[in-house]
Amino acid sequence: MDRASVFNQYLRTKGLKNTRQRMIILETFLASASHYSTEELYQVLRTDHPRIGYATVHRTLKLFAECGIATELNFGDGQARFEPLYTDHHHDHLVCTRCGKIIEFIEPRIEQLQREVAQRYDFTVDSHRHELYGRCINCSQ
Amino acid sequence: MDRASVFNQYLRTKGLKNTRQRMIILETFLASASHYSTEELYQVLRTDHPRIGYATVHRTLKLFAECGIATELNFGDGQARFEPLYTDHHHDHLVCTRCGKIIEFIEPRIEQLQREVAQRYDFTVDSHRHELYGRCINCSQ
DNA sequence: TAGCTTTTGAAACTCAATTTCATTAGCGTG
DNA sequence: CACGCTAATGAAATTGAGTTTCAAAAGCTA
Ligand SMILES: [Mn+2]
Ligand SMILES: [Mn+2]
Ligand SMILES: [Zn+2]
Ligand SMILES: [Zn+2]
Repeated sequence: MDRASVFNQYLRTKGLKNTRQRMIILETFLASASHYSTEELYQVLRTDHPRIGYATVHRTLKLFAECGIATELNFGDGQARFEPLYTDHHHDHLVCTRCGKIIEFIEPRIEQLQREVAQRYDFTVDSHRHELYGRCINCSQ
Repeated sequence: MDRASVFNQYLRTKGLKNTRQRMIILETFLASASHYSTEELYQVLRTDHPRIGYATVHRTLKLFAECGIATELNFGDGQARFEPLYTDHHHDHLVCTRCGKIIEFIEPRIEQLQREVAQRYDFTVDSHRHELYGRCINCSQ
């Protein structure tokens, strides 16, 4: 089931409505570069849909995270960011603090060690955050 | 050299002043439970030192981070938190999303794999964030 | 102590996030 | 296809952590 279907399913089961704005935001979000903040997605939408309000974009992104088709990220720049979620392709991030570039990485051995650490403290993990901050190859001269 | 000395040294070399407020905040910060937010530390201080302002607490915590005797943490609850930094004892965190308990962990194998990942992308790491969110043993029933 | 510089604390301001509320739009029913 | 209920929308207002401002106070050096 693709992400659009998951979202529509979620709306139906929650008694929420399938609106024109939500469909446009969903489409644009899935088509856009990832790791967009609410403000950035709002600006992209404004070009073709200037009547869609900021509050609606914000509320809809929250809905995406709620129904599991997006993840909310926070790279410490004071703005939440969102990316489409691929449940079968979990990844973490390298964040360049100079140019803002975001590199995604997958390292199953780290994921495995995380599980070991959690067990060590009888801790039940729901989610995790793992980010490396520094300079990308272009920004380290 | 202990943390108080590092801080005093830092003040001197930067031409900053050794004030009564800064000394009280330092002492209280080092003696307190770790992972306090600015607001929490401010409240603790208010008991014995009601004249010290919030802005001063905030500015002083920033100074601690600047001179390397504290780290600023962010666990996604919208409030920055600070902890005394032990340069020779880096650790990461398990955060219970129910009771707020924070468990510290050290896993050198994860630190090593992080370095490998960074190399893979020619990325120069300055810092990292690694937190596992979920339920502590008391909160998983 | 004088003279200069930094600090302090209350209040104002910033800015992303969130809420409010009057109006508009879905959607199930007849 | 109306009708009527409920949820959604969007502009504006509010929140709250963080930051800045500024006049008065305090630290430092000579
Ligand atoms: Mn990503
Ligand atoms: Mn810690
Ligand atoms: Zn870069
Ligand atoms: Zn707990």
